[in-house]
Amino acid sequence: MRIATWNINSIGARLPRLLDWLGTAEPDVLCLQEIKCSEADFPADELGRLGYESAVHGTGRWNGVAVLSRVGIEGVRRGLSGEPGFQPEDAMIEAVEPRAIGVTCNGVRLWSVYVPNGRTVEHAHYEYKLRWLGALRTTVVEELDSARPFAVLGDFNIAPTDADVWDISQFTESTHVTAPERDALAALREAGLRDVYPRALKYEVPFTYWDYRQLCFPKNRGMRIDLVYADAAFADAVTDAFVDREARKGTGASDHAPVVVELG
DNA sequence: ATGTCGACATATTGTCGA
Repeated sequence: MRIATWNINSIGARLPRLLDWLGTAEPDVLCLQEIKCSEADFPADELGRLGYESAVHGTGRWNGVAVLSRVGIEGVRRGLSGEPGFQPEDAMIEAVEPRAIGVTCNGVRLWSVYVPNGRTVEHAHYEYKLRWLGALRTTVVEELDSARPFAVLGDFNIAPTDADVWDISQFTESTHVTAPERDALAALREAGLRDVYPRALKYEVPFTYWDYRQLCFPKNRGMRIDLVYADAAFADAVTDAFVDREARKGTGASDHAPVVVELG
């Protein structure tokens, strides 16, 4: 069983490349993030013609997650237990955003997640990110069940170690590398999950994200922030894992590359 | 040069988010 995760940065803008990638990579399950569309606008029919069912949690302009599967989808859950919302400065109330969807595909329990970015360590979005990660841990603890393999896949917006960014000296005042963010990952590991570390295919570190700006991809100024956090049953079944950096090449690419995991 | 993208309202350019 082949399971992948990909921050697609708008499924509308990326649909031709997504259809092409599905045809060549042939994942059984694909977790998507930043679909940037509502469930009503999701291209379920075109994906269905390739044999994929869809489960979608999206509202429109920002965020949005989904799972595609050609091995069935059941037990769909939209949102985390106790999931916090975000309140922009000009808004009257905080709103819960579409950032997590849970599904069961062929007996494997999966969550596709898009962790809040955090923006800057001083920003309210950073506190939101940490609270959101707390709700993710709560949900993981609730759902962990030794009877079925389990994994959380997606854009965590956290580099687990200093080696997971292209130059740590460039991140002294930045989010994505702070101790509280990494503590949240450690809490997931303490709950029983492991970081499934992929092969890079090129260069040493398997970066998954390169900013569109400043020629970051050609210079390999990347970050490993798209992660597969799996329980023992899932992790022990992994026979291969890699970052498909080919999908980051050329015009019309997402700024993230897919992570592909093979289960034996 | 925050140098690239994507979505969308304020709409053929500006704004926000990443």
